[in-house]
Amino acid sequence: MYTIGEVAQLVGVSTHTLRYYEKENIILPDRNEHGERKYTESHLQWLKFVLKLKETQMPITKIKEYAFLYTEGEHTAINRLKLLEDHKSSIENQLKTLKETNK
Amino acid sequence: MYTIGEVAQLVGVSTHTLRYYEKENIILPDRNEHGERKYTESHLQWLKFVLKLKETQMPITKIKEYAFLYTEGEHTAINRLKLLEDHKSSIENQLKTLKETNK
DNA sequence: ATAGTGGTTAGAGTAAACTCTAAGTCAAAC
DNA sequence: GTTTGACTTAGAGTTTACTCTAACCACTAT
Repeated sequence: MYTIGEVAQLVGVSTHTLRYYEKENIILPDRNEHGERKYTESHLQWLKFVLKLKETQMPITKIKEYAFLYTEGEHTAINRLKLLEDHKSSIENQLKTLKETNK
Repeated sequence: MYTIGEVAQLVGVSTHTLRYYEKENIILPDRNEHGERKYTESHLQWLKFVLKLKETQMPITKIKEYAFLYTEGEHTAINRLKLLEDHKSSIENQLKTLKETNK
């Protein structure tokens, strides 16, 4: 179990951002008896995944969609895959456009 | 020779945007005796190129750099190519990250 | 007892890239 | 003779994804 400060340090984001992600329903940690956020190992993995998606310039709205589907369970796996595939296509198209422009 | 309104229609941007691009030194049209903007065929080609770069999510600052180099002449060709290549790499890296994440 | 970390709400600030409005002028076209 | 489209400066508004400050409370450790 990690506190908000620990998670912030571990992954290199601010506590502000973590609270913001919670507000945006992207990462919803547990709370302890004092109402303090507690992040499990799985929250941490999920956060790292989210940050990877961010690195690929996936907009937060898309990430939120993905997060929502994820909370919905296994039966959304196909939809989630589609989201990733669509994003991949959009990046590939950018590359294609650039290569054409570059001629 | 095209007026600002004609260019806007032809390429699908607003006159606001064209004036903004001018302010940002991205596209500098000629002026007629009345001080009105006049875009030549080459301005139009250049604008289309800029919009292609935009499609690939190249930030305006990079596009401005490219535009500046372009006005500098042929001897900047290598620099310009590098700018495009760097951008290409960054897109390719996004794709790579996504593919790794997607595992 | 005070520093440090955690919590809250509410709201201001930032950067990018526009996007638009205001308020006024001027010339061409119908 | 008025509508249309051009011009100007100056500044406000929009979206995204944070980023930070204020102001105040609670708990733990030194």
